[in-house]
Amino acid sequence: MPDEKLLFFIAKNARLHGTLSSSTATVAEHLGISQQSVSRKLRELRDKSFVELDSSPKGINVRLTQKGISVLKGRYFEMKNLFSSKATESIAGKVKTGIGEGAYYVSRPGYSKQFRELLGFKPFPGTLNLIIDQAALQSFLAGLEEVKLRGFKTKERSFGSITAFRVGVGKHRAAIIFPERSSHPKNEIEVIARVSLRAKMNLKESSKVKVSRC
Amino acid sequence: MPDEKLLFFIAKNARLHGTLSSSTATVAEHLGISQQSVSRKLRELRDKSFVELDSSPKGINVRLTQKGISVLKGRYFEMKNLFSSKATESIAGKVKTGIGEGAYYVSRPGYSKQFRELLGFKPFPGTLNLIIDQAALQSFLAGLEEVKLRGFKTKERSFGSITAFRVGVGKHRAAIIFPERSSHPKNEIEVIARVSLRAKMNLKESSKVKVSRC
DNA sequence: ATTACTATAATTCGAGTAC
DNA sequence: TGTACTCGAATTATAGTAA
Repeated sequence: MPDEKLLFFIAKNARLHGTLSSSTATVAEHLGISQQSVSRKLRELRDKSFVELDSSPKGINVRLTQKGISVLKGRYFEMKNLFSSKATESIAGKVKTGIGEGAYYVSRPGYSKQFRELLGFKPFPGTLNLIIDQAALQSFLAGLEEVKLRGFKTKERSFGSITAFRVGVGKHRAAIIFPERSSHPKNEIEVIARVSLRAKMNLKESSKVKVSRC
Repeated sequence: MPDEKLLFFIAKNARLHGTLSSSTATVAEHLGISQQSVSRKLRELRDKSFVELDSSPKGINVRLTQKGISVLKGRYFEMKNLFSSKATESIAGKVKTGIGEGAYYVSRPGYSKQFRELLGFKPFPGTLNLIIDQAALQSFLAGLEEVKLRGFKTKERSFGSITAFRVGVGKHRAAIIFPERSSHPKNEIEVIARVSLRAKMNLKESSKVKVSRC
């Protein structure tokens, strides 16, 4: 089986039905292998009818064949089956009034820019803490994309990376966040949103909250 | 980067959060590589924290770590982006009354068992032919799983393989079929269902039909 | 600029086998 | 039975270049 990394690279850059016009050296740079290897691997893909390839001293033009698309699609649906087949659509949690250490954390400038870019909102400086059944949480998160926020350092201290998952709470777009070094027990999650969910949804200790895919 | 094929095999067989109890020889057989290679690759995955591995003279127990799940998820969402982000939800076609060569084809026993198993219905012995815009069809099909029906031989002749896509037409489950050697022009598709769509939906030459994801 | 050939280097694989 | 080590074989990558 020819190189699937390269096949996938072509798919991403030629947009499935288009043509990738480039050079073997450029592709090589992106993949972190040599120009010669790209040249050879492309010819292998061509020989096995996964791509159509025009190469000349001016560069290369590559497009996926139906067979090439088919191979990638097969992989995609295998993975889809793994990640989203039995993923739950929503989970229920119970509000836990915490000391709100998240407030300070979440409003650090090093994070807030990333929140805006990656989640699409500037979070309200405070977190909603929920108690959630562990197993349910696991199968809920299984179907959600991981969003990684990089850690950073200030003069005073360093902040670890954060893993986030886009969700919906009521009508609000929100995110579950897992700071790299969280002090929370495993059945407790932190939720952030553009507004104070606690205030907007009139939540109190032990209120039930539904968290859904987004 | 350690072997992703093996990582994916573990994910499929350990079900993302479970444990795969097996032997290196068994896994090797499934992947078509040697026992020694599986042993080595597993230790590589363990060394890079993609899996937890217990091995003993009794066999192996492997489970994905969070990092391992994360890697696969990353791949999945990259592919999802490729295949389903801009895939269209439905397309419109115009009925073309054909000679109905599909009727005979579709009702051959060699296919009909496969239709039942893979599509979930025994097709009505006739096809609905639609004229469809080529580009729209392409982006519609991009998001749909390919279902492959094997070809077969009878004493008289041989029948080629068929590629099918599960769709919905009106309230009916249906499928677009592409026989391996189709005589149709590229902008014409054949649709099958459990019933006669033409009769049930009262379709005539040039009637408009909406075909949607299913 | 390019692609891609040739020859060598680096890596990966697996047969034999110890435990 | 197992896993996993050693080491030669097979494969894969790339530096140097021709075209």
